[in-house]
Amino acid sequence: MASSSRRGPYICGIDAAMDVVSGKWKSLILWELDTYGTRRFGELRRGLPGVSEKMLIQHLREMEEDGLIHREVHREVPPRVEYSLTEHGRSLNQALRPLGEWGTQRATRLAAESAGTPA
Amino acid sequence: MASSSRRGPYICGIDAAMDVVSGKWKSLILWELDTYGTRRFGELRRGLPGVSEKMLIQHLREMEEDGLIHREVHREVPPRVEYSLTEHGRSLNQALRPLGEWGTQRATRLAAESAGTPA
DNA sequence: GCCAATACTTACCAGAAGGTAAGTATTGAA
DNA sequence: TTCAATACTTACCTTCTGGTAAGTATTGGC
Repeated sequence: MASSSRRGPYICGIDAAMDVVSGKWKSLILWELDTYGTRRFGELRRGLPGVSEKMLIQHLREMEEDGLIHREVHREVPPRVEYSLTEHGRSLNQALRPLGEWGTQRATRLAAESAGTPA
Repeated sequence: MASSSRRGPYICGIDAAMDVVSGKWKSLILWELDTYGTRRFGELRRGLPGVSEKMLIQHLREMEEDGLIHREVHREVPPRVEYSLTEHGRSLNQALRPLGEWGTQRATRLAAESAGTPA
């Protein structure tokens, strides 16, 4: 999405926000960086069980291009690269909070329902 | 997604909310129904320029199954089917509002940037 | 008998998203 | 000389998402 079809003309604000946040791991990356402040590539990989290296950098690159995260390279051997949220990334996280709470309530409700109706 | 892989174990609230809202037209359907209260199938189709009939009912069915919308059939000829938001749908819309505002600001910023850097 | 209107339904297809696994580059330590 | 550690990079493949276009069902009007 990043360099290709994004930033297209948006129909509404949700549309514009989704363009930036859609991607299997992006909201989790946002959450990780918000929680830890700064994380190395390998730390993120270990923090997101199941993510492939390919998708992880692809998402990180897109989010950097979208101004959500900052990438800092320390020229050492072995290399060290640190990722952190920009101001835009932090504000996006704030904007996602109510949605996250809604989702948590939904998950709670689903759990209660499936507890009431066991398989 | 609806009857198949959804309602899976969620990693976080965002995850659970995204599961319900991801789909090319879902947030727009939410918006239409929130704006008009009640809409017929054909009205929704005309209100979402570019949507295919297949995706429209597919999304409507999934959202109904997820408890976001209510479907009411009037047994007439030609048939009349009316869709509206449930309480859950309305609360989801509320939860999406900050994200929509964030997206609107982002779109505004992008427009300003591209105006400052013309092709 | 045929067509119009409405709300779907189906089969088929293209493109996007994401996974797997192997390879690259650098340099200090063993 | 070979290996370890880190952060990617690449080729290839599978799965998912969404689009196109045609078909179905019902009944009143012409």
